[in-house]
Amino acid sequence: MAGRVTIAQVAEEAGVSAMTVSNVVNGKPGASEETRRRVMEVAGKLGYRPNVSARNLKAGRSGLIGLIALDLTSQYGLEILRGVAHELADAEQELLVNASYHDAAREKDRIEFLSRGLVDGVLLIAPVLEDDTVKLLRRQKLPCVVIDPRRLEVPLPRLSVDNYHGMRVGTQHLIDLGHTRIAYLRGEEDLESTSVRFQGFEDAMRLAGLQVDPRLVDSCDFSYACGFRTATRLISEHRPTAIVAGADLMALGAIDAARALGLTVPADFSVVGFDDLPQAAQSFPGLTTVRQPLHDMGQKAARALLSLIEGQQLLMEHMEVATELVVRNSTALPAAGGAA
Amino acid sequence: MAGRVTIAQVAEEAGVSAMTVSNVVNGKPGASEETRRRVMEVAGKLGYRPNVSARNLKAGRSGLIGLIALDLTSQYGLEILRGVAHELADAEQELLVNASYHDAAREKDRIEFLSRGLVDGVLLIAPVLEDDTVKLLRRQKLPCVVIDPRRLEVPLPRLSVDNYHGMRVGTQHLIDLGHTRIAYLRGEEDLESTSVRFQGFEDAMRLAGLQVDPRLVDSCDFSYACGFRTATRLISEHRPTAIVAGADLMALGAIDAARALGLTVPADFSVVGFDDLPQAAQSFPGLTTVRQPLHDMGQKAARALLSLIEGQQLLMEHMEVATELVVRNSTALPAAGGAA
DNA sequence: GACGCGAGCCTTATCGTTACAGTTTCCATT
DNA sequence: AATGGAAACTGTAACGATAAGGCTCGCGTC
Repeated sequence: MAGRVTIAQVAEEAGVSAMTVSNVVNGKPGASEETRRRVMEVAGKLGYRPNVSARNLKAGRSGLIGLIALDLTSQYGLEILRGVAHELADAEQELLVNASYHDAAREKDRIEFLSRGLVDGVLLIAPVLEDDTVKLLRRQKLPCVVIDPRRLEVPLPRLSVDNYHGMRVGTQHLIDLGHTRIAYLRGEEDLESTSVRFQGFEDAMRLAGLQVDPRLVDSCDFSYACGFRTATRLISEHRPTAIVAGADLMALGAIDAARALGLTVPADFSVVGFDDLPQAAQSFPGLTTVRQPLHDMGQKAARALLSLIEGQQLLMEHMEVATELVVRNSTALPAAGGAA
Repeated sequence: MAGRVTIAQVAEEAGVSAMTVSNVVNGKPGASEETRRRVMEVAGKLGYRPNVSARNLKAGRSGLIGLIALDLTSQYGLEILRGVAHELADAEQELLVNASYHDAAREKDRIEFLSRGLVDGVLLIAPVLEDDTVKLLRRQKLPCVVIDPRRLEVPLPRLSVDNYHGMRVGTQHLIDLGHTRIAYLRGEEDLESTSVRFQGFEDAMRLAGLQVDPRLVDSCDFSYACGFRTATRLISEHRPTAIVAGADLMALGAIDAARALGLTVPADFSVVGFDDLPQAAQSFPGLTTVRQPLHDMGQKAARALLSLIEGQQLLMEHMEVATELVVRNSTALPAAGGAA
């Protein structure tokens, strides 16, 4: 603790009671101009800052929000974090960052710790969330909002993107260009979004009268490396003319995989991603992708959490935000004779 | 505040004093096995969690570390953050994340706020740090470590990378390949590291008997976009055969700039970066770059901060970590006839 | 001149936890 | 049986800030 100066010291030095100092510092009525001036002067001279722990103890609030992400590596989580931070800045709430490192026990541990009055609420990004953990959350009555949840038995306030339509539109874009042999890269299997996105892909294909070839579908962990590896296999074994990936990093991996196999993107091979991470715009060629408004989502989730903390009811337990197709240069008409 | 259950309630329910509950919960001696069992049982049943604010108030410590970054967008800061988080996990300290958004006033504000006993220490990543702010820091006696500082009048405990040798080695790599017309992209001008890196570049050139052409040197704000723009100008106006950038993002921009001008990297044009961000390995071609061990730096800085908080003296006020050249595929022998 | 009133300030109690200094219990010694 | 002493447990007083209520003036009013 840095601020050694207490309210009592200021009070003594200024020749008033601690209560008066408190009132002055907090701008409450009940002090003359003269006293006000003197107290402020002394407070300034001594470098007094009210102690946050003491204040929180009294107020029963910490002014802190806990954010728990799966890890601290993903641009995805970082973009959301930015949105959250942006919203919190005006609310005078601070942000406590935590990672579960994909470990359910650690996640529960973190929530347990945070709920000791350390935070006023938690924001979970694509968490593991075992039933046990959810129970703990409810029991502690800790305000909480989940972004992009796993499949939950017990409902929690949650925010997700319109994965279904997003992926339908993304797929349709390839269909409109004339692609028929389209491969699909699923994300992590226990996320709700992974199956919903795939559903969007399937429906788009079906409604266009196209077959989904199960050999052209595979799963990945959202990483560039796995995207590269899996796309390499899919392309060399089954020759699709395009691929849709459930996440940008996998899509970027797929682009480089195609390129490493001697294909030119988009002339010989088209790629569609999902997320619109900053890298998507900065890759070469620019990645055509379904945009998740991550920053916006962070803001929305934070706002919802703040109102929960204020004790308000949420209008909707499940919030959904819209996606948007961003067409760049990784998609084009299929090559005349099929891939390579 | 979520945890409604207090130590007094547990004490009453278990038929002991609050003190005993405290001792049991904290694993201190002075309680029989029998009492221990009973207290733990009651605590579990009621869902008791010790209140952190109260504990901190007593202890005069918050268990929180504040991290202040320039913004929340950079992979650079994120990598350091990861290292910090990694180190802090074992130290039972939580991480409070803040951004100054490149604004000196806001930075000072944040530090002022954090030093109200909210945090036990702060970690500053490439901060603005006006003299005023430094004074505030010292006055509050707030333990603090700075990573990659601006030029400081008053010394603060700081950690930086061996920018000088890193850049000398990176430049030497191009010289060894046979390049002589090498352009240089400086980073943000008020960072200490920007001039030190440039010094490394200059010395490497001079010692190899090469001229540094001032028309081949320009500055940027570390971004991909500015790297792209500036490299486009430098290449088209002055035809260097290679470029060294003071940061990876600028280097990636330079690669794409060269490519957009019809050059093949590395056959026609070589690029060397500085940082070794994750993107460097995932770009195509892989970026040859000078690696800063960011994760490591985060850990080291956190460790130093922790010992400052423990009241220990630092062995060195200025810590420096080594860099390492990572050769990938963005560098090669210069094309026979010079660029394009 | 007595009374009421309100501005200005102070005292007390409290938030939940824990350090410190007891007090009680009970067993081992002599 | 008396004594010593450790182990087990409790009461009190903080940590620093603040809400609620109380006291003390000085002024206006009748």
